[in-house]
Amino acid sequence: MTAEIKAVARQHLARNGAANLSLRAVTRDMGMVSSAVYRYFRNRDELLTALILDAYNALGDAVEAAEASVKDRSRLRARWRAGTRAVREWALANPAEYALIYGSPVPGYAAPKDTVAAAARTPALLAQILADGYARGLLADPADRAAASAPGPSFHLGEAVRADLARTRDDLAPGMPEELLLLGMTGWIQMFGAVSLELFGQFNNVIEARAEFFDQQMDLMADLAGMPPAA
Amino acid sequence: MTAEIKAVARQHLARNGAANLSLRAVTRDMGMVSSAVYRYFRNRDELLTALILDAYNALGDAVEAAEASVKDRSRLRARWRAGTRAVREWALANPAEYALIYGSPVPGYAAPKDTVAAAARTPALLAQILADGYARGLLADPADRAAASAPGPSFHLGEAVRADLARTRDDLAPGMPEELLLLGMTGWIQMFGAVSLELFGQFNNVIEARAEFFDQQMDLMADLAGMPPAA
DNA sequence: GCTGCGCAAGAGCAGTGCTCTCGAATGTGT
DNA sequence: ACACATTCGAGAGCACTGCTCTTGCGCAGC
Repeated sequence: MTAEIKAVARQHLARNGAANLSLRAVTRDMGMVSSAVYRYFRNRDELLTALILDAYNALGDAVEAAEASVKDRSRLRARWRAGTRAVREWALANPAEYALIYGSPVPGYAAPKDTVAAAARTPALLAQILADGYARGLLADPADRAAASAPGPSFHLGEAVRADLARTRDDLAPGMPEELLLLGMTGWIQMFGAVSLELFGQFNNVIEARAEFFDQQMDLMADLAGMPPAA
Repeated sequence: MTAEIKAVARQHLARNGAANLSLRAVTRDMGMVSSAVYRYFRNRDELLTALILDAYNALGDAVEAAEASVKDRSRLRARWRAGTRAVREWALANPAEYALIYGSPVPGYAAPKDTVAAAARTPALLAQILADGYARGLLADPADRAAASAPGPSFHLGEAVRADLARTRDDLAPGMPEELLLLGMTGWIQMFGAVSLELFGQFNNVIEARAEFFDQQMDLMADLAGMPPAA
């Protein structure tokens, strides 16, 4: 029952956006009366929270499946590209749900615990690619690269940021250098920035070759992390 | 009169968010009756559009002022940092207005012409910093850097993206190499990605030293564009 | 003094989230 | 088999929303 409500709500979401999601309209579509929905969801926010959780998990599923489809696990760049592309493609296919999770939150809304775990799936996977590459010896420690003045950025990390990175590293991918995790976060930010700006209309009249542009940006992030060129 | 309505609406916006902005509540605060507001705005969307336009211009003003405060125009990195910091600080000071312009748009809403011009102010300024640096001989053509295998990314630009970049370059900063503009856009995306993720709660429990982290990311973008280190 | 006009007030319509009560169905224990 | 409890949807109703339409007040120009 709750599943059917959510399914109809998702259709309305895609058509009218989160702001205009009406419980009455949803129940009307199901041949029910509006008050019946309160048996299953305490209020509208609770329905939205359920949809948010589902959206995070749908995105996580799509990204993990795409990344896992790269059989040769040593092809880091292919894994990176598959994962990041999957994010963009899922977002384009489900713009309302993407907006729900990465758009402006309602003020006063606090995400429940289980949503943060679901939300972490996508960035965790990206970090995992880099951590795995490092463990396999395919990626150098960026700090060493900088010391050898090889191509790459220099790092002036403050202590507070280094502590944040260390804590996240221990959660996500123990053993990974902090600087490498930082470059992963840079790629994560770039990816969501690019998808959000595209989806929210900021690329209009500027970038038209959007898929190509996105791939180029993600390649640049792979360069930055020191991934070897694609075979 | 329209100015007073917008001012009260901005307060409500900050308190309740765009989704819950109520014309009746605004007019009630002004001691008016709800129907009176329709003399000044055709409907709620038109009020929101006016607020959006104001927000873009307020952000543009803040960023331009901050960047212009760097007197020595040859200090590219200082200009870059001042401009990008101003974006983040304006966003933190005006989260609801930031969400209004860079958050999820209402489906079916098409931005009027004058808003796109206002929206372009901030990215145009960032591009201007790079274009000016190139004109002053402080920034190399990234394609030349790559050819000389100096630190920096490699470029595999497709024709369609190159055409987009060329068109934007001619609009914004004639004479600038396309690859340099591309790096500027990378920084632009990174900046709005970082601000949006922070403001929309995705950094919770991950990055706590947010100002420092943001500066570090923006420095990394400056490195990428080949800006000389700060004095 | 009369006439327009700008402006706000008020009533009213259709829609919303949400609460409460009531009645019908569906088990469950004896 | 009967009485009970629980579950669930229906319906009415409250306070709120955006928006329209009509009415009437007050101030300018002729």
